[in-house]
Amino acid sequence: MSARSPFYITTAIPYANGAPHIGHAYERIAADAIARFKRLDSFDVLFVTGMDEHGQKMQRTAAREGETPQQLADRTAAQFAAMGAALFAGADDVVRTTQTRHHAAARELWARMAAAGDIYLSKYPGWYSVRDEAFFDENELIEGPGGTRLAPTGAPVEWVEEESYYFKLSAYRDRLLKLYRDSPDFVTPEKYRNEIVAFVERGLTDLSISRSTFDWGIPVPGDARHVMYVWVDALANYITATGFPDPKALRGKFWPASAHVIGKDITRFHAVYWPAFLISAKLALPRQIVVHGFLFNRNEKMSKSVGNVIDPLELARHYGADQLRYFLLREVPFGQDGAYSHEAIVNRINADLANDLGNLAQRSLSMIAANCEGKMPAPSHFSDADLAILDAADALLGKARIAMQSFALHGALADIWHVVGDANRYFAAEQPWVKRKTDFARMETIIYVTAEVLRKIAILSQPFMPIAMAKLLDLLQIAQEHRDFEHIGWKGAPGRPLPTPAPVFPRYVELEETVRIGDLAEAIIVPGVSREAKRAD
RNA sequence: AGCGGAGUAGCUCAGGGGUAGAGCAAAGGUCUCAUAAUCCUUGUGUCGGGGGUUCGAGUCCCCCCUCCGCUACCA
Repeated sequence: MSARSPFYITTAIPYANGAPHIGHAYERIAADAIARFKRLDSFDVLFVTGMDEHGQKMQRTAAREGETPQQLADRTAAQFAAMGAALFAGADDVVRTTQTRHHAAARELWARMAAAGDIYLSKYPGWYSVRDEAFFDENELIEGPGGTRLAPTGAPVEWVEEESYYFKLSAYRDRLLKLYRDSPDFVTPEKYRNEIVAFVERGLTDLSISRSTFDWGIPVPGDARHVMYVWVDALANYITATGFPDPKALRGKFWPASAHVIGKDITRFHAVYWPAFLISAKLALPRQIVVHGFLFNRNEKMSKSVGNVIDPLELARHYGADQLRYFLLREVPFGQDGAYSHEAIVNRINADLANDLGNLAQRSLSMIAANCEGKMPAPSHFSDADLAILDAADALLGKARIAMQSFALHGALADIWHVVGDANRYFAAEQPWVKRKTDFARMETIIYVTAEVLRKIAILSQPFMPIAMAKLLDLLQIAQEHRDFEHIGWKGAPGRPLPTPAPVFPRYVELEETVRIGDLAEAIIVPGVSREAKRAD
């Protein structure tokens, strides 16, 4: 028996400056689905997220809220933890940049880059506001009276040069280009790889990596006047999680990471700065930077009928966590931008989940309850139609692996749901409710085949909808140890007793009341799903 | 401006020389095992515009139009 291969996947680390939004939820769900898929596929998985809790904005926001930066960080970290729990996308570890272990890792990374001769002290020029005690970008400035430049706060700014440590990024142009050449999928999708290559080809300038105008950060080794600027600090959290720099850390085997899942806005930091830092520090490079797009709410009707539910927790509560996960992962081609709307979510819930999969399970399992004494029937002779649908289901694991290999989560779901459609056609064509009266053994075979297809579909869909698929597998009485991909070819034991089936995915029913109420809180608290569930009792 | 994507059925998109496709939405019908579900049937596409190569072009070449992305210190 060979040891299971390690697979280390991360999300980006959100800035602890504000509450989670749907973009955070999307990234967490996607990374969680990939992690779950790999885990079910016998990989030794480490799934890590984190919090970026340093920086001037943290200090400012905390001051405005009348709390310390650490209190603000704690508060925000709790919100993200709640989000992870609500989405069933909790990570194995959350690396917070204020943690001691992270300070140790970041300082060691810095020390190694310095030892490599890649860090030097120079001046960082910029527009500085004395009143705000802050630097501002050229494009952040506003025009004041007489054409003078002002900070966004209206404070006057002056051109000053701040002492700063620099990283010799300019020296890494060719090594980075070689990386992109040797590992063409280091940055994926290709669109973002091309942008990065073009960017690096234009040439790189050195990178300012410390600040001395604020102190909420990790002190620079050997120069406590400076704290690390965001780049080294935040990116280092990925190696912190593996126990770096302890050479005997149990998680050491997880570095280099298999995949850093990030939003398209921070591609450069992960695809350019991060590998350059690692090369400098003589550490192994992550296997892939996986870039996803943004989500936009393209439909104002959403707020009309449901309330303005853009808080991911409210979305999960309203539609169901699994339903939200399915929608986001199925509707948006992973890597591209996507749109979400109430109509689109309801459509996916009702068409794909309730009508196609949920109803297929309910109608077939109901026949077992009604006609087979609640026990899984045994098949007799398999017809060509039986074998065709079983083959289609058996082919899914291979297809899903291929899709997931290129992070086409939507593609994996599309493949699976194609078989869901086939299974519905199969069931309708074979008419087990007619065979019940004419050929009972044939009916038993049809139901057995359908249940087998459902089992395979449920196993493969677990990464995307963990709770609902667990329910379905419970209905099929598949033991926990038989739910991973290794056992997808395992045939459930005929004759096993099954519980009375209950719908796995209720239909989403629009409530007239929600539209009329107009009060957001009321609309969210009385969602259609719970009413539908009550009605089903 | 430079570089790079994209423009195909109402919507989202697939197809990269040989009689225009899928899913959803819409309309009609069937069945009754099932969650007012399933299943069957149905469509007008100037395939962004124009020109060219070819027996034949969403598919290759040229020009144009429109939209989008990237062109460094934003966490």
